[in-house]
Amino acid sequence: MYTALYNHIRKYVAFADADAAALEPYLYKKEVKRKEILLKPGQVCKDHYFVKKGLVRMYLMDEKDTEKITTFAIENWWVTDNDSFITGQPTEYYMQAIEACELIYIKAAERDALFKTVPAYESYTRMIAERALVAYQRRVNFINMMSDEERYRFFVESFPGFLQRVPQYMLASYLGFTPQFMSKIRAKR
Amino acid sequence: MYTALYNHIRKYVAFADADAAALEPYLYKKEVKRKEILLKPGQVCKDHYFVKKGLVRMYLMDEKDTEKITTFAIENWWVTDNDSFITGQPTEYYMQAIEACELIYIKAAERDALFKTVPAYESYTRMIAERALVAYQRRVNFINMMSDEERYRFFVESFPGFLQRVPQYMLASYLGFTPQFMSKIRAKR
DNA sequence: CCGATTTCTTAAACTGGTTTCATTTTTTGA
DNA sequence: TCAAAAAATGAAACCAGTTTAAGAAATCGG
Repeated sequence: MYTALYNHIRKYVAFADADAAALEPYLYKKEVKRKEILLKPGQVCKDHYFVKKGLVRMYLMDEKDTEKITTFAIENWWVTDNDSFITGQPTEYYMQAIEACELIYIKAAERDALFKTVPAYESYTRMIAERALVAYQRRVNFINMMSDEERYRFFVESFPGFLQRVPQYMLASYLGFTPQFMSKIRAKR
Repeated sequence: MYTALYNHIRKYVAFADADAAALEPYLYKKEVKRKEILLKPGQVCKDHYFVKKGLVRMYLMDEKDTEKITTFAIENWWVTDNDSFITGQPTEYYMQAIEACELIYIKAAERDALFKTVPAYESYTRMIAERALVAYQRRVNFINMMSDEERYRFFVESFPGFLQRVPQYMLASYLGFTPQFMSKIRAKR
């Protein structure tokens, strides 16, 4: 049932069947439909989701009611509002399934007990956090070093399959510009 | 000698004197002068630095030889090129002391042994990584939601003391605009 | 399979921030 | 303490990306 997650964990740490058995009571499942909302502003983000199947996004609404997408999560990625999940403060984010999803998740309230019971899981969590940190660092680099147009072309070349899964206007939002500007760029070549 | 670090660790995890004794063989000290370079592109970032005293920045050079500052680290912050430190790939960053610094650091090569010897230190490292993640998330939020001018005013109001420690052009670089634009804004009010 | 909704495109006027170049002010270290 | 270097300012021309508004194309769900 949770083998997708166990396989992922085993890429990072030694994880015996006994560890899996100890972990299982802390794991939960959720299936969501296309467009279903998993979190909205004002709520506390109590779960950390592992995407077994599907595609999730997180976004903010700005003062002009425009969506600003900050995160996409596909298969084998973890997604949460780290801020709310860790501090317990209410979130400012929406989290929504773009495609129908199968999710595995753990609960914030049970995290300390889980780490105590399965230390290998804490090592894994540390490594996942560090890997997310590297991703954020690369992203700030990316924003600093490239113009909007360069970022678009780089993204499309680096992740060609991704464009098939999200509408263009969402990619525009994620990359930080308008759909109109994206059309302008695309018309060029 | 390392009490500043121990005090910081104790804000996050239970950390007995025995833990401190076990940790100490893995800790190193470094004193650097104002403007001294700690890391430059092409090198592998082998250390994770804790700023006991002073102020460090990380920056990139763009194709026009302009500095793009990505990180400032002050007292009680950890700083490293996470990407290079974790993957062992050569860095693209410069790391430089803005003020004379007293640093404490650990070595990438000894990290696994350290985590094994002092598990509480791994928990602490996880929490530090998660906290850095929250900082990055807030920063992407910040970039998404505010114009350059708004970001400047927000930053100056939120961290008034910081302006005394870094030249304005460095803050401009960190916030993603030119010194000229900063002068323009400042002249307004 | 078709009407409703969502997504994509085009175009013109506009603006926030850059570039270039020159000058002034401040800081530094010998 | 003073010359040299570093940092800050100013102004004008410019440009990358936005805004507004409208129509066309694609997709979805009943």
